[in-house]
Amino acid sequence: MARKPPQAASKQRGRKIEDKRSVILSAALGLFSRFGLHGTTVDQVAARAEVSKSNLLYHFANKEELYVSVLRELLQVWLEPLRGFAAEQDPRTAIAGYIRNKLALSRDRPDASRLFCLEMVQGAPLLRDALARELRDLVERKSEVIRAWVADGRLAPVEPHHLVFALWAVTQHYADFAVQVEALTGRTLADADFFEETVRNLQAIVLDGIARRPGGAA
Amino acid sequence: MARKPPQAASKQRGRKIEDKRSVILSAALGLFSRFGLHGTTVDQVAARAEVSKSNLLYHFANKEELYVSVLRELLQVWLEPLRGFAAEQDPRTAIAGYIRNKLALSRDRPDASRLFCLEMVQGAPLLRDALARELRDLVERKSEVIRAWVADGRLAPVEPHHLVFALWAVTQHYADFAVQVEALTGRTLADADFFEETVRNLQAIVLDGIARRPGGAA
DNA sequence: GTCTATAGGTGGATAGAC
DNA sequence: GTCTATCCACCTATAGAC
Repeated sequence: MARKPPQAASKQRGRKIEDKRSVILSAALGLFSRFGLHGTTVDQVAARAEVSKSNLLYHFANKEELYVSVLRELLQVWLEPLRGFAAEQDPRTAIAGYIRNKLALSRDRPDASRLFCLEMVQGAPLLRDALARELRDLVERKSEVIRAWVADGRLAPVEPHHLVFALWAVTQHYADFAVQVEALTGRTLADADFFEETVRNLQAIVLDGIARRPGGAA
Repeated sequence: MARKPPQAASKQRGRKIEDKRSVILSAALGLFSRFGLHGTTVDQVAARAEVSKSNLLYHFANKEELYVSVLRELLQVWLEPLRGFAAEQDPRTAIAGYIRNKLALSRDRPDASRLFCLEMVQGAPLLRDALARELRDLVERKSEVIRAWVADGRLAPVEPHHLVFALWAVTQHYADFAVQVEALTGRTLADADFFEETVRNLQAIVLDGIARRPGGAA
């Protein structure tokens, strides 16, 4: 699996091949994220990457290997923002920053978010192993950080997993359900005002909650 | 479009046909939600519904009509819980109840949530119109309710759209990303303890927020 | 209304020249 | 490494008997 074409002798040649592979990968991401694995044809990917179908199949043994290659890159992008959490930080700052970073990702790489979502909804047959290992380890380490914050009384008593899920869910929503967001608000994250409004609202909801007593602290 | 097979004269016969249609629809929902429109074959749906392929194609003119029929039913299920919101209610109770209802739906009808998600992620080519009409109207009406709560000082100043998105996102996450939730927690909403834990945590996060000052009110 | 058989089209993958 | 031509499996949809 994941066979690479035989490496050429010179570095320049290897470079060119990597360039072509990455052009194909990014064309594939765009299409897979919109139409899914089965809704996309190798022909379409080749056309978008401006290579012939048989040339594409020279660089990637078959369609599924191409798909898995795209997913592999994705997982890294996906995990990145969470790595930031550290117990020394002020939790309020850390979480506010996380929401902003993740929303920026939803704005700048919606394709990545959508493909990840598609794969997950369909049971992640090709990501199960990665989930069980890398993701699980990372989330466990960050859960410890959250538990420490709670123990210090700097955070309300919350199960770390549910907080992580909530943070993921509310931020990805703007990428994965962008069509719905736009249908209902008429705006997208590309609109700088809307982006800031979204950041503020999500930070306020998660950090301070929405319930108020009439006559209480506004 | 949406041609129904010629209605038979007797009521009993019409009843039988509706039964068969609904068996096919529910088989289709299960498969479409897992493998998508293009990842599912008519043969598979027919096998699961225990009818022959050509018989299925007697009741539904073609694969896409079947798919759209499934989606149409879905949208109603989807919209239901939101209808509950009314300005007379106590917002805290209304929102806590909404979270519980929506999570129960994620537990009991994960297929519906997943197919809706799949369709949305892929740009909802077949739901765009419905979104622009029904959903938009409903959300606008409920946004007014939320604005009234804010004006009364019973809710923190929040943009209604973002609150609605956040409520949707955090609750559906447990259906759409169930694989991930299970990989990370080892549990599912079918586990009654986990269900209650999830309800409590999400209600606490959204209603009261998670930020605390050390030494402040726990 | 339900079946069997099959037409007709699509798309993944390979062969083999250059 | 890249191309053209082609094979072959799969799948939707229809034809036509019962």
